[in-house]
Amino acid sequence: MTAKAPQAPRPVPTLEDVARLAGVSTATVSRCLNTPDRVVKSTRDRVMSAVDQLGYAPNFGARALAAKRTNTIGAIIPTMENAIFARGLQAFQEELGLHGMTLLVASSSYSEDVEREQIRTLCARGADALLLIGHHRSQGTLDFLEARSVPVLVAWVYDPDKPQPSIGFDNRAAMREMAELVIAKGHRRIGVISAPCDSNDRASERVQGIREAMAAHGLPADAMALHETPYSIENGAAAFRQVMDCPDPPTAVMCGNDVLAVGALRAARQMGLSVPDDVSITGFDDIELAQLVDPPLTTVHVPHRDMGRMAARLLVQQLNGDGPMASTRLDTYLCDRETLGVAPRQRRHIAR
Amino acid sequence: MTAKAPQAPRPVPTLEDVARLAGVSTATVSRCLNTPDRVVKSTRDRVMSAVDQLGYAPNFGARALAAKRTNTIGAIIPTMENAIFARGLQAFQEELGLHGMTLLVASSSYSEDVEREQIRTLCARGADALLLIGHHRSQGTLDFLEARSVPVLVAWVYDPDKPQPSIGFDNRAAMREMAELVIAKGHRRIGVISAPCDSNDRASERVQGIREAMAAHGLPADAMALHETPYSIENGAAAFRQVMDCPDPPTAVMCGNDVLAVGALRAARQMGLSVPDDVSITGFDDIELAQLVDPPLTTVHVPHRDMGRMAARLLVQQLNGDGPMASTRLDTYLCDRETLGVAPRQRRHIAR
DNA sequence: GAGATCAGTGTAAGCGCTTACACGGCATCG
DNA sequence: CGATGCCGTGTAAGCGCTTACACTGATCTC
Repeated sequence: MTAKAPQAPRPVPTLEDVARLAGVSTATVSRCLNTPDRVVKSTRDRVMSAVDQLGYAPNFGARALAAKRTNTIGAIIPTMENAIFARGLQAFQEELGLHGMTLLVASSSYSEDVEREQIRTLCARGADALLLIGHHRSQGTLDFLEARSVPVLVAWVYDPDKPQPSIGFDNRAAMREMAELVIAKGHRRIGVISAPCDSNDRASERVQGIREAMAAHGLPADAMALHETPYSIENGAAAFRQVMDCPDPPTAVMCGNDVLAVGALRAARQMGLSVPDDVSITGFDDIELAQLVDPPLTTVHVPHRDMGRMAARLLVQQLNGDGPMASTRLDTYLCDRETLGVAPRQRRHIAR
Repeated sequence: MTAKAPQAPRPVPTLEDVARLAGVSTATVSRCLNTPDRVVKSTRDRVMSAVDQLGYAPNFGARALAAKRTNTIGAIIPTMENAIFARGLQAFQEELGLHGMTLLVASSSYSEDVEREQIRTLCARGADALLLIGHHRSQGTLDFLEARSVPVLVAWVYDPDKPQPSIGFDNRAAMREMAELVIAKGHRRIGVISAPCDSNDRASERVQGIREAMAAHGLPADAMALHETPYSIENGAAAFRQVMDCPDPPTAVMCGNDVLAVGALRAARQMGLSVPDDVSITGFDDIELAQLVDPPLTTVHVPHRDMGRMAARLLVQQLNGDGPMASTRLDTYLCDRETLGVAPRQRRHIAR
């Protein structure tokens, strides 16, 4: 019974439709939407009710085209799969929202090429600024960014020496601290499971941190058994089996992040190894999962939420013209839970 | 030493710049980008090298404005926080990518109002179609959608009777099946921890499924202790404590999803209850976490990836003009792992 | 060999919006 | 009371792109 045109392919309403219905010019409608206080209330009310009546929503593309600003910030993270970036991004988005900005997220699958494409896409979509993870990036990409002069903030790392501002933490120092603790517990042969280090500066810095700690304690470089594998629980489990499959297996396995560590933990259980009695395992990130596994994971806590929030603030400031962004360093700390124990007697050595 | 203008605020290159540099018209450049085979190779090469040289990326807004198509599909999910929607969305995105489409994601925080806003935003950004979760939606929103005549596909539910096409599974039947199993194991007092049921048809359907199973077995309605709380591990734990805090606590607690169930599991352990010996716990979704907790969670497996993939296909077909989308039903199945056991003797009753 | 056809390219009209500028009306001021 | 300024609004010029249409030669057809 509703009065409805049978096949009305009613085109989406435009500013002009609203203007006509409200009996004003398009300029006035535009002002009602963007700077309401420059329009007298009576007019504004008329316009707004026309907007509602028509179900009008401004065309974003047209708006961006005319205004040369989108109030949109793009972020490209390596992956959405595991929760590593979720919390930080969530906080980032929340803070952006507070300032009337929108977030556009893309993921690069840890691929440099995909990332370059995503950067182009986000720029094409008019992102006013970009949040990227890590510094590793081809010269071509950097040139592109510079050519378009898009403000870029690099997150999840802190390196004040790079030309681009960054917000994050010192991956190397954080992992070194963990390695110090591992060594202090008596471990001498250390397995390391990391994401592939080339094109991932966070991964390589973390491994480097372990190397430094070992060197500082006079441990030979070959006391470290390094396996690289993409972040996933499955991969972590597989890598753990490989790391342990040798005549003289490590007594502690340090993982480049919690996802790998949880995989290692699971593999250890399946192999009948007790953690931390037979082997110690450490993670990095302190994602929610770290507390849920049994035993709870010893890991490095990263202030993801703070990082996201501050990243948003830096970017917003920059866009408001408050000068360039300054690299900012956040602190991490060790979460010494239950997967790191003192090194077991070196049974095999004794048995020989 | 690099020859670089000192303060060159070089504006971003446009189609026209490319055309000028390549010595052709803007139409030709546009064609090179969109329909390369309609341009002779020699011209095309010239244009493409101009594109590279300038670091040109087409302005998406302008393109959408002129072409009236964005090759973008919008999706609004209730939350990105927990992994419930991640896997399905990932598959959705992958499949869309195969067809040259881009995904734009927004999250509504389970709020109807926020969702309405996000719908407007995505439409404004020119989404060619929308993927929404669940059918519950205000009339105003439905009107808006109809006014703009955006194709909408509803996911995570299956209900062929609704006007809008859906792809998903029968939440009620799936949960009923689980409840049947719980009852078959001898449980008579059943706790239920669900997300708030109003404005969440998946949650309410699942609860309804339990009711049906109980009724079918002659269990009185008050044998079910229902607690509603937003999805989170913490909330699941808190709700579990409440559900169990009564003179005659349930012997099984069925949770509306795995996140709540994991929380319940943790609370149970903290309370010194053994699962499933003292109390059984079930989940829903079969997210990765379900297998990681100890003991592994008995839950309902949902084919998230299939759902995402098929959703993308349906949408792409529709956009290619292959007729309207047909509601599609996917199957779920029980994952009877280790948190569901036979009902313990009803100690309190005996003790009385 | 004249006319039809077609491939490759250019011309130009918008797409829906913002905003500089112009304009009229009204309060303010010396 | 005329000059001044401001406020609320309208006019119209683009923003960067796509695409219908027009045009030009070359190729074909009979």
